[in-house]
Amino acid sequence: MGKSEDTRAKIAETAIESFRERGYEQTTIRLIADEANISVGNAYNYFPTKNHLVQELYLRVQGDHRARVTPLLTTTTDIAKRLEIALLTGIDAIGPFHDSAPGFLAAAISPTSAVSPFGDDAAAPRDMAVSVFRDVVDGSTNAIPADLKKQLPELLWMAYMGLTLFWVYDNSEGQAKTRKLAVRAAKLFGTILPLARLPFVRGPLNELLDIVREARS
Amino acid sequence: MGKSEDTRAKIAETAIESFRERGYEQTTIRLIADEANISVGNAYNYFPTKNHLVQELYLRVQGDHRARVTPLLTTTTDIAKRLEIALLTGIDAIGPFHDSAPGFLAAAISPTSAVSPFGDDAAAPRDMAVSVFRDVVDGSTNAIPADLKKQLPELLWMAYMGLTLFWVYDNSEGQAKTRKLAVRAAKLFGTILPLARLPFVRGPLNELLDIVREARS
DNA sequence: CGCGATTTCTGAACATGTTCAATAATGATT
DNA sequence: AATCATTATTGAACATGTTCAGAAATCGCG
Repeated sequence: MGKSEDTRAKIAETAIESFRERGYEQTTIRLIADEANISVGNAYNYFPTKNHLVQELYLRVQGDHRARVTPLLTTTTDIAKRLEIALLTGIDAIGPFHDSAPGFLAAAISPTSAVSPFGDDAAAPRDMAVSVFRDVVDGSTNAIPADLKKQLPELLWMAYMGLTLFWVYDNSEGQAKTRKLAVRAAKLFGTILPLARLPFVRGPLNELLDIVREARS
Repeated sequence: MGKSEDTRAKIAETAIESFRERGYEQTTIRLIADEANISVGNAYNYFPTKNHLVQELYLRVQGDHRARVTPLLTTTTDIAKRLEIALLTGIDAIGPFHDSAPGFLAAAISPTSAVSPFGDDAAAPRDMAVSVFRDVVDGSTNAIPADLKKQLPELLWMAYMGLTLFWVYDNSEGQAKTRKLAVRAAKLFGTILPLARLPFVRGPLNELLDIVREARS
C-alpha cells in the first residue's frame, strides 16, 4: 500500500544493484536517485547516509548466507565439516560484492553505524549472524565441554569476522586463497577440538573463555 | 636544506596536532592549509590524500610506542611479561587519539587507503610495529620451538591488531577494559606457551603456522 | 467536493576531498 | 647579471555526501 514503502524499496534495490555492478565509490547518491527516478533529497528521506544503504546490503548478504547455509547443514553432523560449510557459504554470499568490500566493511565497522557488529546498538543483527554458527554447533554430534559449547558460536563468529577481513584484502582469483584458508582452518579446528577435553588444557581454555566473556560485557 | 622538507614537515606537524585536538573528521585540509600558512593545493603536493596525513600520525604513534617500550623491555626476560609491556605501552601510545579512533579506523580499513595495515603503502610502519614484537620474542629467555619462534612476532602483532580493534570500541574509563584484557591475555599466553612443546600439540601447531604462512604470501 | 493537515518529494546550496592549469620562486648556466 | 629550466605554490574548479526550505502530492474529514 504505502507509496513510502515502495520508494524505500526502490532506492534500496537500486543501490544494492549498483553496489554489485559499480562498487562502493562508483555508486553515487545522484546516480542512485537518477536510476530510481527520484530526487537526491528524497533518497535522504529514507536513508540518512550512504552507509545506511550499505546496511541494506549487509542485511541482504546475511539473509543470503542463511539461505545458503541452512540446507547444506543437513548433510553432516561433524562440526568441522559444518564449520567449513558455514565459512564457505559466507564467502559465497558476499562474493559478488568483493569490489565494494572496503566500503561495505567500513560501514559495518563504524561504531556510529546501527549495524556495527561490535556495537551495543546492533545486538539483533549480530545475533542473527551468530545464529548461523550456533546452528553449526548445535547440529553437531561432537562431544564438546558444556562451557565451551556455550561460547563456541560467538567464538566461531569472531573467527568468521577475521576471515572476512582477510577476504577483503584477498585479490586472488575468485578469492581462492580465502577459501583455502577457510577449509584448512575448519579442518584444523576439527583436529584440536578433542584436545579441549585434556585435563591440562581445560585450565587455560576456561581462562580464555572467561577472558572473552568479561571482554564482551 | 630543502624548503621542500620544511613545508612537508610543517604540514605533517599541523595535521597531527589537529588530529589530536579536533579528531579526524573535524580536521579539514583547508584548516590544515590555513594553520600551516600554505595553500590547499600545496598540501596535495606533499600528501596525495588525507589518509597519507593519517599515515604520518601512524608513524608518530609507532615511534612513540617504540620509545615507550624499549626501556621497559630491559626489566624482564619473561616473554609473558614482555608481551604485557608491549601491549600496554601500545595502548598508551594511541591513547590520545581514542576519541576519533572510529574515524581513523574507517579511514584505515580501505585497501586503497595509504593507512591500511595490510596494504603495501604501510609496509614501513607495519614492519616497525612487528619489530616491537620481535624484540619481545628475541629478548626473552623462554624455550620456544624454532619454527614457532620465527613466526611469533608476526602472530603477536596480529593479536595486537585485534586488541587495538577492541580498544576502538572500548568506552570504559581510560580504556581500562582493554588494559585488563591485555594483562590477562599476556598472562594466558605465558601459560600455554610451554604446551607448544608437547608432542601431540606440535602437529596442529605446525599446521597452524603453515596456514598462516601460506595466507600471508 | 473542498480544504486544511500531513506526508512525500524536489532541487538548489553547502562542506570537503581532490585536481589542475597558471603563476611565482628558485636554481643552474653562461 | 641574464636567461631559462625546474620546483614550489596558488586558488579556482570539480565531484560527491549531505542539508534544508519550500513545493507537490496525498490524506482525513466536514
